[in-house]
Amino acid sequence: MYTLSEENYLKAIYRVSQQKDVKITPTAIAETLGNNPASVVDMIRKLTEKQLIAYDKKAGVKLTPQGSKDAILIVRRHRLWEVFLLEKLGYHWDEIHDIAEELEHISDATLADRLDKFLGFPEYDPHGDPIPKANGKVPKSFSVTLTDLKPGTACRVAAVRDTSNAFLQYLIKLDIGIGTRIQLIEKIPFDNSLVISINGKENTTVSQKFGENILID
Amino acid sequence: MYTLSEENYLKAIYRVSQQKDVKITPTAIAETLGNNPASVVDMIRKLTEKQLIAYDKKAGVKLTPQGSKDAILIVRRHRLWEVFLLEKLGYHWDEIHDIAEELEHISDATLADRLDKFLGFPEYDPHGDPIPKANGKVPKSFSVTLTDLKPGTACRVAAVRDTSNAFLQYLIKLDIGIGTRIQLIEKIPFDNSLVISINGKENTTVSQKFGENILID
DNA sequence: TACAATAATTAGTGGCGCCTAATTATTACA
DNA sequence: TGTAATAATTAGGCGCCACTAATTATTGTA
Repeated sequence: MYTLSEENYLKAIYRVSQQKDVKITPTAIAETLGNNPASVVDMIRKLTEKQLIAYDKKAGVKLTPQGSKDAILIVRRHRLWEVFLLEKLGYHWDEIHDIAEELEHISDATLADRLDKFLGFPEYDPHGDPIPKANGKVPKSFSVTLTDLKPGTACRVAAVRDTSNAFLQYLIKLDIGIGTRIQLIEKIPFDNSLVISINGKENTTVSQKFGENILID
Repeated sequence: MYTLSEENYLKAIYRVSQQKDVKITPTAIAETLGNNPASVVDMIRKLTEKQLIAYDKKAGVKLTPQGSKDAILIVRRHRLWEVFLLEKLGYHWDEIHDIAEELEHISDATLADRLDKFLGFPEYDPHGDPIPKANGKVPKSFSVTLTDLKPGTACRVAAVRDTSNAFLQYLIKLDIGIGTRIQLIEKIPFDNSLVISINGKENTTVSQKFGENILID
């Protein structure tokens, strides 16, 4: 099917296009993949030839229907493997991403669907990201963050935006996971810090950046 | 750790060294991997520099202790994934090899051991090949073939030597799997064909080549 | 032993996917 | 609008791992 690199580009473009409603530039892709814009330009040419993306200097990079379909399949595989690693092999939250990054490239025609069935057709991965269905449909993803909450109200953690180890390990330390209940006690006007109560326990203060990375239900 | 190619060479050298007690030449490795002897010579240099193999023109290629350890780990991963694919995802005998060929290269430090535990520490893979233990010990492998059997005696299929799809699909057709009971009725002197009874059913004739690829208990 | 067949090796090449450095295009702002 | 900063692109190169073709070593056998 595709080379490892091609798949990583497709996925990166898909992810960037999901996150924000902005134009996808070579530089943005390079930053996501941690490589050089010059390399990205090469790959843009290659993927354009293969009709997986369209590139217009004004509009930026866009996935074609085929590219979108293929990118979604890669994301599907990634997220299914994450569920497998956590639920079946007992890995922790912060350990699964990198392994899934390798597993997602295994391209057998029926593997994803078999894995999906084996796992009981999960809708969300361990970070709360929606797992695309076999038909390409993607369950709704969460977009409201902790910073959007009104002081005094409560919510349930539905997903995390940042999936870096640094963030996930901080969450483990704070005893926050998907499903954890959080009440916003107050916002500190000075720097938008948030005073929260986790699962009804004593108050904790977290930064605005932290709050923006917690997606709620 | 290693590149994909390096791992494939290590595994190929290990497999050749297990099969026969002959000198491992560049040509033999090239045949196993289906590539060119000239490419093999390049890789022999590379793996020698990394101290994973030693190459002597007289003695052929030998794995060093480190190379052997690493090769065994790759084989361990391959065979564990085969068990997973068959038992958990419902694949058939003849479908799992190629997928395991990809899965075996995923190199997380604890993945193989977690998978091993999840599968209940199996000793043999679906083809009857021994699965190396976490400590590098390899359960005994089978070496007696159907052609070694005396006419009139019976045996149990313990493993298969050839794992090609052609052979495995033939076995499925004949309703032979690991554990199947076979009785040798007679050997045809002309071409060493074997007349056998599978699971006590009516007699079937198979070739010498066939018999050499059935390992028995 | 000599010679033909086979094996091993070297030399040179090409694709892939990355890089740096240099150049060109675009954008933002004084 | 002109210019400085930033982004995009081109040019050239590199490592990896294949390949083919040519050459050298090693065999087996007459």
